[in-house]
Amino acid sequence: MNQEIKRKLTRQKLIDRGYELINMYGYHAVSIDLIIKEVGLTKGAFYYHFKNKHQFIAAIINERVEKEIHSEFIEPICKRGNPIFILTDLLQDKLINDDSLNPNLGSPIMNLIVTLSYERNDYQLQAQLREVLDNWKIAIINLLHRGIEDGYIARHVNTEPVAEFIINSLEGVRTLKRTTNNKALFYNFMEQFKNYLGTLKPTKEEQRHYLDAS
Amino acid sequence: MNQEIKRKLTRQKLIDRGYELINMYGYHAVSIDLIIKEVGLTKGAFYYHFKNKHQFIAAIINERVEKEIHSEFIEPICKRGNPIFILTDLLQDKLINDDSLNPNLGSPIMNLIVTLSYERNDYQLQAQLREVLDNWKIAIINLLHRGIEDGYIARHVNTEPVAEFIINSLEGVRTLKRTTNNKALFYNFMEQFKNYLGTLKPTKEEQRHYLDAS
DNA sequence: TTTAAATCAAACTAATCAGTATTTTAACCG
DNA sequence: CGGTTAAAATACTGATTAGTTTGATTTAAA
Repeated sequence: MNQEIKRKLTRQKLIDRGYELINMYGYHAVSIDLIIKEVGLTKGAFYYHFKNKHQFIAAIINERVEKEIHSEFIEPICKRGNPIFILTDLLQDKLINDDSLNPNLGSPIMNLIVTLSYERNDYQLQAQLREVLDNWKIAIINLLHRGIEDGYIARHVNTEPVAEFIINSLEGVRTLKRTTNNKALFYNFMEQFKNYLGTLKPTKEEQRHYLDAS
Repeated sequence: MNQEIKRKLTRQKLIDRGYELINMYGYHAVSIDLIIKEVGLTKGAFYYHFKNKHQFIAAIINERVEKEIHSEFIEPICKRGNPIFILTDLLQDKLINDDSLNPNLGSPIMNLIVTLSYERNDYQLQAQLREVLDNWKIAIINLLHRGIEDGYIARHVNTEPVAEFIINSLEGVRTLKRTTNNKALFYNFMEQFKNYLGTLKPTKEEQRHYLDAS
């Protein structure tokens, strides 16, 4: 096999399995020894690809977490349409229908925020996670702005706080799901989430105004 | 000093400082050596009071976390009045005015959920945390039921999902606050939280009906 | 074909971990 | 006072940790 391909494959195996394990047990509970044992490699391989554990987790955030958030939560809302339907459909998919999002592992971002923060005065990893969250937030803000343009969302809506609130509550329920197998937690969440999104609708008057203009 | 008082004091010192440290760095990042160093004790003292680290954290949940949730979030809402005002006032206090709730340490419950779960097939600690959360939920449900009786909350409101949603979003924003010093995160949260609580209000019709009856 | 670099293996280090065994100190009671 | 016991100190264990060193192949380029 081509050397470059082989190198990238080895590196990817370490990142993928490391990400899974850290998501399950948390950063400090997962040793490098465990990761290399699981992928059938040795210390030499690990420390050839990564300077240390800190840089390893930085790579995981950059190369896995960011892409996962992008494909799971950003890409699906980068379209036109009624933001209220787009958002409820997405969460319905992720929380109720889809099993690809393992419901008992909580939220990868939350898991990292909690197990990494305040570690060795290191704010770099925190900042990386904040950046992923901010990109997500911006995508929701843009969705809402398109929704305002198209008359689905009231003009007075403060888009940034709304975007933050959506992320807060979603990441909150995913994390709390770790304590229970009760699927009702997600069903109940969807119910209230829809109620909340209802507050973003334009008034009857505003809707009429929009229809007149178009 | 009385012997029994001294014993309880030592035990309490270990629990208090241990709780603080685990809240800051997480369960696995805090060693027993660190805790005893911080409180000026030795291994002998620690293992006299606690059988092992697992039982130590169980004691922390039972004796500190539960009491903290009770005094901070349950006791203040065990009263009559408009639940919408009671809840917004409480969160305004905890998130904006009060500094006793260290805003950069996130939520103690979330911190424990994430750093403890999936540990040694041990579901006991998870169950303990779930119990604390359930007690909190019940307190909110009761508050809402009193609010329905008194005409502050619409009769059709599904109290359990609402209570869960309040906890989800609050614990979510507290945890995400760990990534940033930006106080706006809490301000924005309060804004949207009030909007959400607005969905619980009775309709004009319902209100009139209540006033007629009383 | 030679040479240097890339990729990994294996064995190691020093530090740290949870937990134990033993001893010392201090408080209490007669 | 002296003896008893509870509370804590001390010194240790074996396992595990992140990280290092050294060396063996393999590959790509000259």
